[in-house]
Amino acid sequence: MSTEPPASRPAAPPQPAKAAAAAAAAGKTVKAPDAGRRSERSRRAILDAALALLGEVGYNKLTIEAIAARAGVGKQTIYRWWPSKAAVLLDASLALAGEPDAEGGWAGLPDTGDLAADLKLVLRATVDEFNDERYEAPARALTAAGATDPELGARFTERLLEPQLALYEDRLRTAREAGQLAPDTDLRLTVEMLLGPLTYRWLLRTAPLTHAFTDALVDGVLGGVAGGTTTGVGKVTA
Amino acid sequence: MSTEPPASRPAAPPQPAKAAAAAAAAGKTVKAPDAGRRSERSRRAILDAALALLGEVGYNKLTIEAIAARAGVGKQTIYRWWPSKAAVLLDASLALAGEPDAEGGWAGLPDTGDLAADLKLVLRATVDEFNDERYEAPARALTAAGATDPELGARFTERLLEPQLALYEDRLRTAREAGQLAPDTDLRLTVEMLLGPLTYRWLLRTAPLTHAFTDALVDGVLGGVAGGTTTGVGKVTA
DNA sequence: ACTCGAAGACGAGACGTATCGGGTTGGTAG
DNA sequence: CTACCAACCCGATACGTCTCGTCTTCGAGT
Repeated sequence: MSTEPPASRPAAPPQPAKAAAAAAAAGKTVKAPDAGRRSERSRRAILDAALALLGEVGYNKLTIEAIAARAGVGKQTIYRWWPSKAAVLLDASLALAGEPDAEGGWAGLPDTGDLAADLKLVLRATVDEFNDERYEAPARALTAAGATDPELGARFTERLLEPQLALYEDRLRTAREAGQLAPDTDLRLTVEMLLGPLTYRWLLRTAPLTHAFTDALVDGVLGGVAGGTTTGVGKVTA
Repeated sequence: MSTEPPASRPAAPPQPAKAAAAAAAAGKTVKAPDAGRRSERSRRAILDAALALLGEVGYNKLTIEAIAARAGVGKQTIYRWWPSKAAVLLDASLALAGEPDAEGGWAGLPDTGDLAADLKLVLRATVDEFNDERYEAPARALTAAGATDPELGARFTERLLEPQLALYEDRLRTAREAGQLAPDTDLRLTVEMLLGPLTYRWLLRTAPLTHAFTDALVDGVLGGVAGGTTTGVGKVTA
């Protein structure tokens, strides 16, 4: 992995991409590629090839060389712009999510005034997306990679996850202001109560993801599962 | 990362069920290692070395060769008994979880009669475990590997996860029978409502895992977040 | 004897880097 | 306006390294 620099350069030893931090620490400026000259065609070809190959061979067997070959680009063109296989997939997924795709470019969650119905609708759509082969492979790969690579995970969360969560929070805030949620409701917690179990079941495959599941989940989150003797918080619904 | 059996047919890899099936399909009889003669010392050494190295270099850079070297065994001794790096870690984690470890061998969740308090106690302990470096690396690695490799994920779920979930279900069943939960409560769903958000936040690092978080989570799950003008008992709206 | 274990040789394949020719761009001199 | 040139990205490929998973050899335990 760490190749020794041949030191053929008198004053400027070649810097590996990963050694950007080291080079910076050494006072050297890392030679950044000129994004203005970047080939959009190559970029798209790489992203498309990555997604296609991911679906064909799976994340583990996906190689940079295969992506380059499929995309008809040189390896260096990938290494120049992305630090890792996972980073390529992150951009590919961003392209997927960003594309206008039927139900794609969501500007916000539906708001009919009926919070439960709106949430069920959206979660049903999310389930369908999770069950869609087209999205499953990249989503699993990125989630798994992000779980073990904190830096990648941070970017994944920031660029893909948080925007989604924000939409939920917005809708929940509206509901809270309308008195449909307790005034002191923790919006972030509530969002995670909705998406957590969904993601849990999807990722760990403890049970199939169905609409019935998400419907029951919404009911459970909004209404709680406590029975007769309301234990602590007296927030019950009828 | 090697998750799929190499399609090379010459010398079939020994014992695992899938390899046996593949060999059977190819008309070959698999020479299964004699488990009776297996060296327990080597097995433990391999498991210990795997865990140690995982903590040192991380899952991605963990190699079979390094494990063998650290354990003082030959590579073949690993390949003979495990099909993949992840499988070794799964066994290592099972050894960890199975070991009597202070608070370890849980026979069941505490039952003081106060469901909320019991759950908070257990989830706090779970949070502490998630935040423990000793468990974090293997847990993340296995979860991530299981997410992309269905077969490994199935074994991971079956042997590590489900036993845990069963404990929660038992405790919730007791509560349901005591009338502390609605009679028609979906126990599995409830368990996932508790562990889903916890796992979600841990895996995706959307926010730090704290005791306050799990306390609020328990309250939210039991009481629900719906506010407003509701009367009557906590019953899920249909 | 028979098999497991330790050690390592081995070829395959992927990694990440370096470099070359080709093509495009942008600046400058005539 | 044209001609030239330097800089740069890009496709392609050679290169050395690393890890993989198998195979082979040799000893040791039963």
